[in-house]
Amino acid sequence: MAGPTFQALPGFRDFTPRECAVRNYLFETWRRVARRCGYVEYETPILEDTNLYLKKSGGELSAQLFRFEDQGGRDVTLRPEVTASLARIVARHQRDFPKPLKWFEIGQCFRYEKPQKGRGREFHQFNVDILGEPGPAADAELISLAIETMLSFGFVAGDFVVRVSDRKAWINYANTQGIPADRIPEFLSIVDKLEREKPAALEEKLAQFSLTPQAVRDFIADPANASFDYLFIEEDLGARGLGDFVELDLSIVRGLAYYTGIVFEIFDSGKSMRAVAGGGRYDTLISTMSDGAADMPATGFAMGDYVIRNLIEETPHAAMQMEVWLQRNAAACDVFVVIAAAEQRENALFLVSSLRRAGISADLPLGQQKLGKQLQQAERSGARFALVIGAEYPLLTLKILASRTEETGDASNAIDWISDRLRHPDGPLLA
RNA sequence: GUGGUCGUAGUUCAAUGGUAGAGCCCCAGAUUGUGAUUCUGGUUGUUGCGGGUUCGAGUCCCGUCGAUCACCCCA
Repeated sequence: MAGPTFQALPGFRDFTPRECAVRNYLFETWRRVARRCGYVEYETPILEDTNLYLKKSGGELSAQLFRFEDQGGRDVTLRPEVTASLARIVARHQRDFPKPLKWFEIGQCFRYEKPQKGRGREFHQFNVDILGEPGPAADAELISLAIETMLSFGFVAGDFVVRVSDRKAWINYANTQGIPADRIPEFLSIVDKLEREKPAALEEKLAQFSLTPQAVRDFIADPANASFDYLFIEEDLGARGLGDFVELDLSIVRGLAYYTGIVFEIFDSGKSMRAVAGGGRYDTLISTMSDGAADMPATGFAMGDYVIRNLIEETPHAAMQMEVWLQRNAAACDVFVVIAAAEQRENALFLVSSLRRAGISADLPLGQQKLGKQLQQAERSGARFALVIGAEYPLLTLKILASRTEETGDASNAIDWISDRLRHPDGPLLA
């Protein structure tokens, strides 16, 4: 090939069949768990009016937007998140639904950041929200879904932990320390960076509020500072049998200004990676985004595909579970038809067509190949069965590829026969 | 945006400054109706790109692009 060779843009990925199957594993697990817990799926556009994001956050975030002018002169942005779109759609349509809303979306988002481990410029996110319910029962319900999701990926106690905090506890603390209300966001932002800031700078910043790093750390370390909502959640999740997965961690504040209450993050137990998921309560965002047209309390979280995948691959039992799923779900077909005698090709075509129409995934070789090659092709396709059609037609041989055994049957009832065999696992063999 | 490390075949990697190689993968055959193993043969490179030093650069120097890791940030 002459000229430059093309590759995916920095931070973007090609999904080969294997990569795509892994992605589908994540998506299907997310979707299954959400539905199981009573959430419904919605979807919003991938491209939005840039103002939607500037209004919500503003500031430096605009530097990380995939932003451009479309051919109609509109200032548009590839979505960096879905919460803003959710706020819009909810503000507009919320009267059509009984409360609370339990909604989820699986979608691709874009952020112009430097790619590194656990982060690309494009990623998929599982977004789950409960809207219209102000009490901590909603937060507990949401956190339980986050935990159930982890369990569905095969993680067990000891693999991960949900660290829960409450901004209300911090706001109370700020009040008792005499911090003026309009400076609380600034204060929370300092708390958020407590362990990342240089000691000298940290001390200086806290001094503005007549506080010391030690005083703040003491507050974090004291379980007595847990809020009422946190205690409620702890009890609620305990009753669900999920108490072991949650712990109080007041050091979690999260960077975003719009969180108003409970906030939480999921970490791998070794805390060797960035957060697997994070979220919290944002009771004023819907109102802000809709200029007061709709005012709904809300709580939600998001889980990205990068970190959860890394964690699955580094956790043997979770990785094993994914491999099993991939073997069952990523095969090119279930039945590979092998043509042992070239003159049987027409019968084979009819057979393949019938199988397919009956809902059975079937494939066949396109050229004339030797038997050995065809069987090899069958094996590589990942199919469970190779159906051999040869001179004995209408007698067919069904080879169970994994066990290298076989059985015979008649072409006239091939559909029923094979459907039946597909329904049952390859148990003890008759062969 | 800042910094560290690294760029050689599809891939994993070799090549004291002196003629660019191997394994794997892929394709075909040995095997005329059975998947393995083995054997044989075959395809592929402006050594990321551009300069510089040198008689001579994959190798040394500078730039650039890309990958990766960390910082920043993390909606």
